[in-house]
Amino acid sequence: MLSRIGDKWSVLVVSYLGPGPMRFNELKKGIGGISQKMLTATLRNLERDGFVSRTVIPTRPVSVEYELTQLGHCLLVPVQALAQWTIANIARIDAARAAYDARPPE
Amino acid sequence: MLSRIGDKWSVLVVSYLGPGPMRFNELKKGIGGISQKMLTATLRNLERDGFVSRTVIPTRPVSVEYELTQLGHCLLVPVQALAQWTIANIARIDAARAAYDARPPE
DNA sequence: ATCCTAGGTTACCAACGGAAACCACCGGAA
DNA sequence: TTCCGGTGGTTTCCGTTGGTAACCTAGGAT
Repeated sequence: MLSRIGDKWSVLVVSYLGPGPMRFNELKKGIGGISQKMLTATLRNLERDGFVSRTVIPTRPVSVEYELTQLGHCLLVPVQALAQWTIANIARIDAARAAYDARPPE
Repeated sequence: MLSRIGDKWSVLVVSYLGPGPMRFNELKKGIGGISQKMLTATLRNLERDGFVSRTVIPTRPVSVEYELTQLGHCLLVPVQALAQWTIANIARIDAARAAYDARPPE
């Protein structure tokens, strides 16, 4: 169960959808490191678990909008806490990592 | 960067180490679904990133104790928030999943 | 007719993770 | 002595996952 929530792409997608609905290619461009395949798979799973809703909009080239559901917004709270913690502590992690890598290889 | 924190085993290990130090096999038994290989790898990475400390205790069969560092305890806060959210909302996720799976295959 | 864009799906392949075997150390039992 | 058990790992093999890139569908513009 934690495996779905602990999935790195899911966390990122939920974070990106926090401010408001986004289209498929917006997400893809915004997240940056994700492959199209994984983005579709991640969105399918998030939809299945009730975190996001998928809406097909009949524009000229059909566009698809993804949006957090109520449950998704609710999940966003702890997820953003984690994301903000990470941002606030990257420097400390990098420092620890550098110290670890630089220590004598016993 | 989120990839290390978003890793499901890391989240679990940090949660288990929350209350206090644990030995290798205690962790393995407690977590339950983890392979020995992944537990060692996860602990190495957590140690490298400064979240846990590794202490070899010279008992009769040498035992190894893992403990959260100050940074690890700090990370524990948002991680536990996420874990508790999950526990509190498993039912809703399961319901959404059942509804998704049961819906007409269009 | 052909191309382009949006959103996917598929084929192929490299890398990751799990299971289980093996290893090193040490003390005690046979 | 030799064997066994219990620590904390490492290695080998193999199945699954994820990335890359090509292809697909449908509508509009050129």
